[in-house]
Amino acid sequence: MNIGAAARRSGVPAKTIRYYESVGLIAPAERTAGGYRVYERQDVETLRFIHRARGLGFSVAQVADLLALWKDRNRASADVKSMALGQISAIQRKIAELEAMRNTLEELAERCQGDSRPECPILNDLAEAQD
Amino acid sequence: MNIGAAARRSGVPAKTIRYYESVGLIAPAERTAGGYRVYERQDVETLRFIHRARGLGFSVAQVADLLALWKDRNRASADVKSMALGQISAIQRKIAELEAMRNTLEELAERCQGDSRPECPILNDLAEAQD
DNA sequence: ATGGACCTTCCAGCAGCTGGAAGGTCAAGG
DNA sequence: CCTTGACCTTCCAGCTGCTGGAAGGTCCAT
Repeated sequence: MNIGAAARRSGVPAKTIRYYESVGLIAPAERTAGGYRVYERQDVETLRFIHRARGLGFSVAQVADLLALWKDRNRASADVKSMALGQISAIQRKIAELEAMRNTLEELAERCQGDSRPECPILNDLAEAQD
Repeated sequence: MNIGAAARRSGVPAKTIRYYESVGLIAPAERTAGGYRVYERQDVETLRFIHRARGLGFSVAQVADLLALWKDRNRASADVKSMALGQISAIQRKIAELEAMRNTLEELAERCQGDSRPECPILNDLAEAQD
């Protein structure tokens, strides 16, 4: 299977597959006589795994760790679980940060008339607020 | 006032101030005979404004727009409000995305024993889930 | 005069791709 | 047999928003 087919089947764009190879996340693919990369069903599985893990917000480096655990038949599930829990709290922190931003913006927006006049508490507050 | 003092007073690191100048977010500063950048109280205000706006998640390009509105005495507050509302929905979308990730991870983590045995639904699901 | 704190420019790198140029390969159709 | 077009290759550049570091200049106090 060519890289394009692997891309379609895994959901990972061809360019991204090459990128993952270049940074060592996946092993270099075999090549045909003409230099085309060749992928097996197994490789598509791996790419799908990567795709899912990235979609859950794991960094490429973390995905590398997850892949290693995945391929280690003797791993302890505790290792995997602790990565998941760590990721949950990282996400939670980001959510809290975004919620704080949103709340501030909502307060500002509420106090702004939003008409054709220039008076605008949003800009005033941005200018004057003490951090 | 030197760049270091402006940095301390505005909360924006000196390197970042130079960066903002280089990308045109702020006007090039005046220079002393020796080539040092000089800042006035007014510039610190602007930097503080930028700092706040960045902290609310606006991109540098959006901050440029906000600065233009801020400096335009005839702006319509509606323009500012619509930027704020747009930013609120962008943030809301990101929050929703992160919450979806977190929920998925929580489900996965709950089903994983997290002991020394290798059985782990997290990895199984990452491998097999249909997108 | 010297030391140290400050400043200057420039280049490189972080994450994680993504776009594009220039060119090679391959299978099908005429 | 040759051409066409889809596909592939590598390499370089750019996106966002800084940040680190090197090499060197300035300023002020002692």
